[in-house]
Amino acid sequence: MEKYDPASFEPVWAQRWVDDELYKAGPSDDPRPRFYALDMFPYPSGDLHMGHLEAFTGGDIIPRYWWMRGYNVLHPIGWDAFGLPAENAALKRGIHPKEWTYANITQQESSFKRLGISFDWSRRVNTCDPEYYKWTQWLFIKFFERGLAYRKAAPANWCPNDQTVLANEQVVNGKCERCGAVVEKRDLVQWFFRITDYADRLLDDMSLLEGWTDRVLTMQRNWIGRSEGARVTFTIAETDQEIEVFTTRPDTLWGVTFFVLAPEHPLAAELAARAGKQEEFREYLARVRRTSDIDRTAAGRHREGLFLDAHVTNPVNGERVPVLASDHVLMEYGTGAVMGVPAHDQRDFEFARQYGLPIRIVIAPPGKQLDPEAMTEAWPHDGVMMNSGPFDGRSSDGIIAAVTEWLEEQGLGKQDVNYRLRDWLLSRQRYWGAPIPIIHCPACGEVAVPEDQLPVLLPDDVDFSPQGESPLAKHEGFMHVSCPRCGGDARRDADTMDTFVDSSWYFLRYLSPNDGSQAFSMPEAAAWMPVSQYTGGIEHAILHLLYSRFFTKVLHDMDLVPFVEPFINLMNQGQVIMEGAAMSKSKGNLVAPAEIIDSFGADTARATMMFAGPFEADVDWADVSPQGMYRWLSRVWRIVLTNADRIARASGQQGESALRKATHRTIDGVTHDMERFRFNTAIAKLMTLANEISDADASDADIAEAIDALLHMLAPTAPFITEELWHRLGNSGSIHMSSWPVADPALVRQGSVTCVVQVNGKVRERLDVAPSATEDELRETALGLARIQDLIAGKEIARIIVVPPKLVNIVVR
RNA sequence: GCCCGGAUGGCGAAAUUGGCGAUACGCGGCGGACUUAAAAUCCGCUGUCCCGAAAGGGACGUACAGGUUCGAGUCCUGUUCCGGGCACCA
Repeated sequence: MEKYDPASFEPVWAQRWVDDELYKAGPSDDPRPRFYALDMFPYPSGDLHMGHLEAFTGGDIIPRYWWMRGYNVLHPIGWDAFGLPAENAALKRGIHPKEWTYANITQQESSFKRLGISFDWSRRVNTCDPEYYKWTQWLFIKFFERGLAYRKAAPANWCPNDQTVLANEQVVNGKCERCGAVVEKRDLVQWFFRITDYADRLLDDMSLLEGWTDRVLTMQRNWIGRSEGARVTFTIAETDQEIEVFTTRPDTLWGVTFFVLAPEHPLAAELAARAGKQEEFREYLARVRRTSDIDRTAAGRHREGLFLDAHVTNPVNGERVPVLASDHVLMEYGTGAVMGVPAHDQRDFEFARQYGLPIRIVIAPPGKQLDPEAMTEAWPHDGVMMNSGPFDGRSSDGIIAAVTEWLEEQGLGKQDVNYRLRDWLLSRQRYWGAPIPIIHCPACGEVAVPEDQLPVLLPDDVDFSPQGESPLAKHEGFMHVSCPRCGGDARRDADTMDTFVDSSWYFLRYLSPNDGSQAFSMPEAAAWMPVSQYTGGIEHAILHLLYSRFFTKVLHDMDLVPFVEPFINLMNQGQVIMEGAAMSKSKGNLVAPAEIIDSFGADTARATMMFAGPFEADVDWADVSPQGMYRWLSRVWRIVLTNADRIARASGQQGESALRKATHRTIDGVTHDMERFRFNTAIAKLMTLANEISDADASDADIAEAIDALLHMLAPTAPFITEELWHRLGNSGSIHMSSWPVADPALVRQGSVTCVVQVNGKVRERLDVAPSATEDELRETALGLARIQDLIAGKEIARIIVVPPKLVNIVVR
């Protein structure tokens, strides 16, 4: 018999599928039900790596399964092709980022084809193509027109290594998530998207995300960081200026003994000046600003405060308390001002001790007396309120709402909500991105580039070596433009967009990728969206997924899409680990998918990854065995070909042989596994079926049925060997467009008709019973068994539990 | 500190809603068959302890300690450890 030699047929099928456009989605008005399978599109940083193999194989099995279930499947691919690595790589090699990017895209494309991923190649998009980023720019303008894109001066996260600003989401522990450099603060005028306007909806609509894991939902919830409380108005005693604070503990308002402003708060400088402390304040502020965010937010660090020689009046009791500036108060959160309640907030407690500020107890712990002098930590819990005017003597448990209501009645404050989420900083001082389509006119201000002048093309001839400002700024031909509104001399915006803007809507572009007249077709979007199943890495749990959700909501508000969430079902593959670290080129622990393909073929590479463990779990490369999988696929090859003659002469369908029961039980189980993405157990069940086929003493027809089912169920995971064998068995067409097998429920049930008989919970006997056996029958049969009679002899039967048809448990004393 | 996950053989991992002997399937290991030999392939064994020459039987066993239940890997309480998110966010 011919040996299993994947190299001899895999490339042939790969090419054939592409030539035949086998996986081209049908039109959206096709009568079949639709299934939109989406993979997070790759960044073309080089060839595909192990992580891609894992992610895209899982992401391929799903659409292949639904094709076989008779669906009209859309499974597109594209490239997230703008971004910094292209510039860095280009600088290193002295070639243009465009050249590097497209070369990598070509490489990845051919690797995808070699792996047999079932993409609809006719829909591919590259975010760096002008045909694509024209519409990214168009969307920016729509956001701008709605007031959702705006420019402001703000202390921005600056990566000194990459020479650009970063969004909050791209700063991890004070470091650049890309290169690891410690991020600095720089005051810059930057473009922002007003994502904070959508904070509540991003939170509330999480209830629609049925197919997301708790893990990702929690991460998003934490990131948005909603907290409820009250906004209360204090007054600067010396100047009568009003100043608001946000607090989650309005019940402790009577315990305020000091007041803190962020050093960057304009009022801080003002009060310092008033007190004649300009010089001291300037030095203080300079020192604070030099401190990196990591240091400034490190828990337990020394806080640096400065008395401003002013006081505020506490609205609830008229008391005057001192005002300080301190670097632990953040300008960007709440109002940039905080009331100090040292008795009931640990941070305030530590600060008060540090600066000798008084402590006043307003909530007494039950059955305990607090002594402000002797306290070693704050009491943040409930107790009995005291020194609290109208609330004296009441339990603080659940009192916050009542206090807030009282504040509102008195006109002193109101209920308020704050978020940790900040607006999305989207401008980047780098070259390889979509230019921001805004023209700065001395007379008209910020003017959007008119739609008919889009795209604003990214020029090729730019010196993009990082110099701390946008490379485009030095390109006079690009920068110089006349104002679309007044015709006067104006300048283009020199920044490019964060690449997460590009990826926040690509799933819509796939639906009408070649439409030159609009970003996406509304009817196509209405038909295909939301995405049926989204597959990708958990590293995007916040960034990409939050941004895409935000974009979708904005598009919904613009009446461009009828849905509010883009991805209802999300599947996150695990990472591929080697020697304790994620495989990566920089760590030098790389095993390239190509190595496995060369040695064992694409099917082995795919199936190995899927069998290694649950799709969501990390895979340690040390634990996987391509050899083992290759051995099994070879076994399938032999089983099928040695039975080819029997299959050819098989006719008729008969009875209830053991093999038929096994076949149908497997169909039932694997179908179930497919729907739950349990690819590892699906393969295990197919292995079991293969074992049963080779052990079976069955009729030709039963063998034929079992092998047919095996090949079909293996097809999504190992598309090449199944296609090859299917054709060798004399079939025409593609197995991948044939039908998924259907289990006969009667045969499935036949599989498990063993009834166990327990005595005191321990299995003592087993019975073969009819699936329809009744409780009474089972009890009688069980009690009649000799062994059971021995075991219960002389004992009192306390109870008999019968679960037909599976179990009888006799409880004796 | 707060919030989410998780812990099962030598290893990766299985076990619808509590209900078949826990550890399927594979890897690794051991033994055997075939072969001049090797590779490949095929067959058998492979949680711990105890009784038995064997067939077979018994006890224990899903991180730890309890609990609920006729019955717990699965539910509840507490603890330990591991992974992840947030963290001076007022």
